[in-house]
Amino acid sequence: MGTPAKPVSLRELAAYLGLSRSTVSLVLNNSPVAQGLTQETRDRVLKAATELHYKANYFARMLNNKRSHMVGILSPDLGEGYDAAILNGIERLLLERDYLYFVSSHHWNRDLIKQRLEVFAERGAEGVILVNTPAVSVPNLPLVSIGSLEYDFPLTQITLDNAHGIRLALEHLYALGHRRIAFLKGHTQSSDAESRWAACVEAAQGLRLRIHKEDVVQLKRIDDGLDPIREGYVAGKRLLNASQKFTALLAFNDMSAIGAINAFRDAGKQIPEEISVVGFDDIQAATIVQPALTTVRQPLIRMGMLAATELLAIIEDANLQPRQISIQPELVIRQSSATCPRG
Amino acid sequence: MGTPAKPVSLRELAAYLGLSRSTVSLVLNNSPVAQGLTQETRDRVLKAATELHYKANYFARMLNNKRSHMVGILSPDLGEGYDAAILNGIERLLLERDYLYFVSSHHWNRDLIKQRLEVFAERGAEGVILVNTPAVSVPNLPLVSIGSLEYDFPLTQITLDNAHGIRLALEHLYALGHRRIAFLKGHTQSSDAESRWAACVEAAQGLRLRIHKEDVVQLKRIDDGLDPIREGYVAGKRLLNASQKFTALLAFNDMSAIGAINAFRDAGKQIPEEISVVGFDDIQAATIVQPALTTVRQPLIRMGMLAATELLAIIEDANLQPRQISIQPELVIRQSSATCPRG
DNA sequence: CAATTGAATTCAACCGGTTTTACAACCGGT
DNA sequence: ACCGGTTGTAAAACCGGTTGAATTCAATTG
Repeated sequence: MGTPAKPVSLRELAAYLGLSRSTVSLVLNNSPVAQGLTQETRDRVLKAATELHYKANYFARMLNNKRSHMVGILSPDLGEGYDAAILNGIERLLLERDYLYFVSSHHWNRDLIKQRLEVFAERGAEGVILVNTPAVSVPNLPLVSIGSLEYDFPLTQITLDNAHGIRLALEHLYALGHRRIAFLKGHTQSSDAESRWAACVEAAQGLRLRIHKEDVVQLKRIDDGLDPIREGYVAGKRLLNASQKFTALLAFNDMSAIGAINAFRDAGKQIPEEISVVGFDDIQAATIVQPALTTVRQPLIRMGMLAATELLAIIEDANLQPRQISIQPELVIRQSSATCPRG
Repeated sequence: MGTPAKPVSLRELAAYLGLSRSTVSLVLNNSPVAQGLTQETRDRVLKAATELHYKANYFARMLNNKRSHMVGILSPDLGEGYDAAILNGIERLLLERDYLYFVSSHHWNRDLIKQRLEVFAERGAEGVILVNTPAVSVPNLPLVSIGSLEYDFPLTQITLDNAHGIRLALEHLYALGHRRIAFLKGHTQSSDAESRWAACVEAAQGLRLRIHKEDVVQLKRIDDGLDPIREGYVAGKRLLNASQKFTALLAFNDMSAIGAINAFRDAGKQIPEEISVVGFDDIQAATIVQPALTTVRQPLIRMGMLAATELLAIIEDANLQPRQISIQPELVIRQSSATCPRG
């Protein structure tokens, strides 16, 4: 069963109908010109097309620069919950709107990013969503970004309001009585590192909290960044070595928070009784770790859907102005934060 | 800066060189015919091509049924660590071999699977990797599967040796003194459910262990299967209600194991002191949960790479015979399993 | 010196559609 | 009988390449 035959071409369909290729094409594309045809002819064409399972060849159609219904997605990694969740959101919307997409992860390799963008364009992508991906502009290829990176050309950006998220987290810890709070800064490559750190400084100022230099540690990329938990673990250790005075930790993200929790536990500290820990992102692992992680939730699926929506809007209306869209995170309070032991 | 211009065509390049389109095309494709051309001409063409940034139009080229260097990937979900890890492996290999890929997740929707396969084919995918995805054959589209689903047509399959994995897990528990072992069966939709369960029965027989009916619970899909941990939690609760006699649990996978651990803990049971729990898959969360999960490791990245390798081999040599490739899992012993309290 | 050969390149058809323009046939009006 | 205006369909050019057959021109040969 099943015909191994190759699909019928327009030529064959036309021959079968005893009509010219043009006539058939016009009808099938519902062209205004086809309005001048007999109703009967049109019906015959439509009927035969479905009967013979005619499908216009995608590539032939693309030659006359038609719409490809195709976008690209670039992301640093697949596999951490973060990117997967965003991808999920993007995909959900694209499916709805009948778009297909390429994905590629670049592991922070600039050349690869550039190359992929070109390949995407060459293969007919009508636009690209950059997930935490630095990039330069490409002619005739609309871009939409997710994340806090800065670009030296205008594009629509979906950014999380990091300042707001950090403020929520810090105010939460403050309300619990914590006055000496440690911080885990993101690595310099990470798009949100700078913005979140700035927010920390500002929010601390607002609360009249002093940030002690020995309470701040920057994450260090370990073997290609494949193990962010371990990065957090190492940073947690360093923190304990440098200072024992803090009663709470605001980590750069959930992964590093989890690592730090492990480090603290290994050092005999009780979480949250002795040290409260707050993460950022709310990835799935945040609910799995013990104690479950208090964290700032990024609505990743929504952000993905929003990015896709924006990209399609730009694709459909080329002279739409780029805009900045800020997403408000929310604080999810779980078990890793508690009142200050010295409170 | 940056030319907003559209790319140069072969026609333009030929005109610039004062040569015919054919000559230029022959040279650029390194056709054997081009060997008959002057070295000088060939050099001129090559030089001009790079200078003018000439790139053959992808769609035009595809029209003459050339290779698309494109494959599709179908997977139930993105976002659980499982699929992401496989995707990672696939991507790693495809990048190496200079292939691009479409992804689509189908959430077990049969119609969507069929539709996506057709769309992939239509868009020039040279093959598709099915990750735990049931499917019917599509004319002229090589398929390779990962997982234990059965297909009613021949195709190359990468399957985990579930029997071996289950045996390892069960023997481990047996060696720890456990004689009354509970089981979490996967839902019927899941490709590995049947095969793993059969392996459980067989392995138990081999060890002369009796499986008590009340010690077996089947996972139930909850709200579209988006929360497999919760599914495990519910199943764990049901298990405790039905039976209190088991001292160990062999779960269908890590997610359900984590859920069950939570259920047991909520019921006041100590893990692993009172109940040992063993999972299956070794996803990232297995290292995060407390206690860290003893589990059967699927070498997911390797399986992804292997599937891609096989698919490309078939693509490159159409009359390669489909084959069955069985991957051996290994047991990863962590903290969730311990000697039997009644031992 | 015409004919043969061979090297270097070009012609022209084709891939499978889309779209602009052309063309018969028919109509009524004068 | 002649003209202008539909109406229904087809021819032809085009999108941007690829490729087998054909051409040109010069050097070699009978």
